Amino acid sequence: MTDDDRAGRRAAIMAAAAGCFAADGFHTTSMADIIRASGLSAGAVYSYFRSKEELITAVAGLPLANAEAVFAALPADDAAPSPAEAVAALVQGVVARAADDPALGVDITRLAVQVWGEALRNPEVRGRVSAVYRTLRDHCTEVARRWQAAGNLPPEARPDEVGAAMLGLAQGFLLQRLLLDEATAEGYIAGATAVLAH
Amino acid sequence: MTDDDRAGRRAAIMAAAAGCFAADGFHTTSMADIIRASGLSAGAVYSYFRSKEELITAVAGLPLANAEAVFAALPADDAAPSPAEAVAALVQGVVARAADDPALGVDITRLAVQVWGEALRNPEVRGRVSAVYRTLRDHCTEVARRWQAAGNLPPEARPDEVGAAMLGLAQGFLLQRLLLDEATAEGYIAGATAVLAH
DNA sequence: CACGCTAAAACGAACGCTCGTTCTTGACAA
DNA sequence: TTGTCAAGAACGAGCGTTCGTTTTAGCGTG
Repeated sequence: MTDDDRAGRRAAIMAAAAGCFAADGFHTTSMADIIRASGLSAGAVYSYFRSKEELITAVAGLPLANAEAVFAALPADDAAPSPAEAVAALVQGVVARAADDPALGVDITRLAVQVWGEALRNPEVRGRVSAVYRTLRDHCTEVARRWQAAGNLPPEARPDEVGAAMLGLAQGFLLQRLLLDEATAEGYIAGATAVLAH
Repeated sequence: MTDDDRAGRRAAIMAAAAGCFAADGFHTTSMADIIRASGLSAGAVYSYFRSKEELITAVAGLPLANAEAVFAALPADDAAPSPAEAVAALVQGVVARAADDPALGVDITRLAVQVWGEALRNPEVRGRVSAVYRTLRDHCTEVARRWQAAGNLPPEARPDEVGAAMLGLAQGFLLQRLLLDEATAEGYIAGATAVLAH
């Protein structure tokens, strides 16, 4: 079995687990659920992941990596989007990733919410979440900084604080889309834009 | 035993459970944990709550009721606070409730995050969460409506959409305070205000 | 006041079941 | 034949829950 084969199988197990975790949370899905979803046997799964906790940690990384990709695309090259445009891009990024990722077959935003809860009790997950979220905020901060440099933000405003608010708007949309059925990207973007427009 | 005694004991069990749930999530705290924390016996706890699920449902209501109280105080009488002032009040409300409630001894915002995760898998919790969050958003919408009526918001802006963004800002702060240690209320309020100021 | 009775409340050992994990077995490829 | 990997039965631990027993509190009676 080649390394690629092994990596592919590992990814398939993670995808199966991600589906279970997104539907039922980390601690109510049983290993039997994951084993069934993966189509493999217990022994096979346990030869790729030493324990359920290792699987949780690995799967928890998926929405974090995804978010990092969306946010990293924000301050593209030397463009200077407005905060409103940036938040719009983030919200659309959330929606795009929420449509079940074909490589994963999961609404990864549901997984993100489970990761938030897990971060409150699992120090390893907590550490990775705060590291990633700090960089997400920094990407937003960079947008605010450029916007300020272009003279569109009062000089006394602090870009890092504006960045935190932008991140908050994106996180709030992720949540509202999942918990308030009628929350739409367009409406939220319009509201955020009205609120961000000067 | 009077009805008040029974209600008090029930509340004490809920407080003990809330502490466990806030620290470890709903599904990794065992009934044994809750029983130990309550200082009662298994039989006593089960005479107040038929099952663990009933206890989860009851405790999940605590942060919802709390949030409703904070948001209901927003559009006080016929005052017309700006969206920025309203968000500042919400953020301060989050912080105030986060300091361990003396009647409960719990950071109720941690519980809120667990409730978000539970809402994704438990239809009863989900229903109550979306009902409550709709009213929270409506309170924000009312603030936006009054602000618009006072001529401070462009006439083409839709108050409900602005309300959703305000709610999102509050939710984002709740999350960042828990997951990004250095998130402060003052900084977030300043950022949100810069973003909301016209 | 003392006593014994009763109902309510709490107790906690015990139960059946499901969990996460291991390990023996067998099948297949080289 | 030998080495590799998946299969899935089996295991002990720990789960949520029950239920027979003990404790407590209050009342009526002598």
